[in-house]
Amino acid sequence: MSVSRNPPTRGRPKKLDREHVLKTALLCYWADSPTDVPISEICEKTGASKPSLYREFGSDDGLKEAALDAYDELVSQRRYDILAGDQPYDEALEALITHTVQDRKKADVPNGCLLFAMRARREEFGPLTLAKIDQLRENSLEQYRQWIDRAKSNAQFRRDIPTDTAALYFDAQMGSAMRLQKEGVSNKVIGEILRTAFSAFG
Amino acid sequence: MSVSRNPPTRGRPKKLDREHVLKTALLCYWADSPTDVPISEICEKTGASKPSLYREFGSDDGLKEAALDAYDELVSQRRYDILAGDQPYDEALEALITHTVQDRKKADVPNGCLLFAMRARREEFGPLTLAKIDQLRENSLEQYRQWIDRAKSNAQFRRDIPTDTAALYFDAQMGSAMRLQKEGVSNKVIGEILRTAFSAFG
DNA sequence: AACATTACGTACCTATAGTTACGAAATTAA
DNA sequence: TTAATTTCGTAACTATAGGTACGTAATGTT
Repeated sequence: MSVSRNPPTRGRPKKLDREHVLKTALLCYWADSPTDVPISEICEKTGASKPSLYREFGSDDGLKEAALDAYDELVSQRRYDILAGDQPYDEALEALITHTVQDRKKADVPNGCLLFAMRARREEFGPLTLAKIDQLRENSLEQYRQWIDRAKSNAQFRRDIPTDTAALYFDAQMGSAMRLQKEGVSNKVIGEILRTAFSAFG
Repeated sequence: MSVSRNPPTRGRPKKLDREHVLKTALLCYWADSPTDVPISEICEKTGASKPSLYREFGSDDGLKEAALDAYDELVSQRRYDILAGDQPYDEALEALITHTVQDRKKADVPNGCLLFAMRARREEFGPLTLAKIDQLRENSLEQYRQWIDRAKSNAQFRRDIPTDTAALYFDAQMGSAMRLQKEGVSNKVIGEILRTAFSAFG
């Protein structure tokens, strides 16, 4: 169960599996609520001791930061592929919606979005997590902006709408969709809502 | 400072000013975050003792429930007037947007919306507050539904969109607007976003 | 074999926040 | 004046959760 490491160093070999802890933490935060999962719960679920987690992540804040980062790596690649790809705007939009309202049970991941859930609770996090939240949020806005600008230059998107505003709009709609999903609204209805929202650009 | 009450009863006169406590609590929850304001803070700001608050509201949960109820009474009347009034759909929509993005500093109230903030933190409340959140949310959806249905019957709203979905859409857009406002986005941009979102129905 | 090094985990510490026990105070009724 | 009633508020209690001191275990190096 010890973690792979080369070259093997001296001292007692490390038992804590960082990736396993991160994945467990991220799933707890995601499925439940990021501010309602005590470190002790992560410890129980992974079999790690509290001091081990503190050695690895420094603090609760550090663990949340690392977990959010791991979440992003796990989840945002698909969105990036869609937004950075070279398919036409309409197709990308449809792919985005389809991806957003995909059945989470089939993919075996929780409903909602950890990043949006954390943004809604900004005040409750430490500086590291806060910085990570802001960074990922900015990444996401920037991806929308570049996508929109490319669509504009291909005459596939209305030029009378400022890119910044449109990016905020996309972000806000996706946030609403994730919240509705978490509240239990069906993906079918969420899809209709998203299509309605983006029809405003058509 | 004692509270008005007739007829005067026996026993030590009540000192605790329920309305003052509720207004203070509601403003703290609203301006800050509803889950980050300890009872002790409400006590300090109002000069009441903790046992007094517990006698009056039973528990933290009870206080939050009462504060949310007071918030709704304070805030939702205007929206109700707009939605239940008899002006045409377009005018009502415009009034709704204007009201939503009004300058909060002028009205001397915090940014954002307490009900949406609480909905985003559902898991963190007790049963009383939870029930109140759900009730007010349902009230709000019902107001949208009736408004939309009237607009439909007056041929001012597309009949091909289910009323339930449209109501969810209104609610979601207003939620986004309140969150953006809380995040510091200008009311001007928020107004543009709302107008864009609702242009989908035009 | 003895030492240096690194990681482990039990058992604590501390702060916070919700909650309450209980005796004192302020009023009306008898 | 005394009793009955109602509320007051100090000073606790309790549970939770973040965080750590410290002795032990497991490895490589000499």
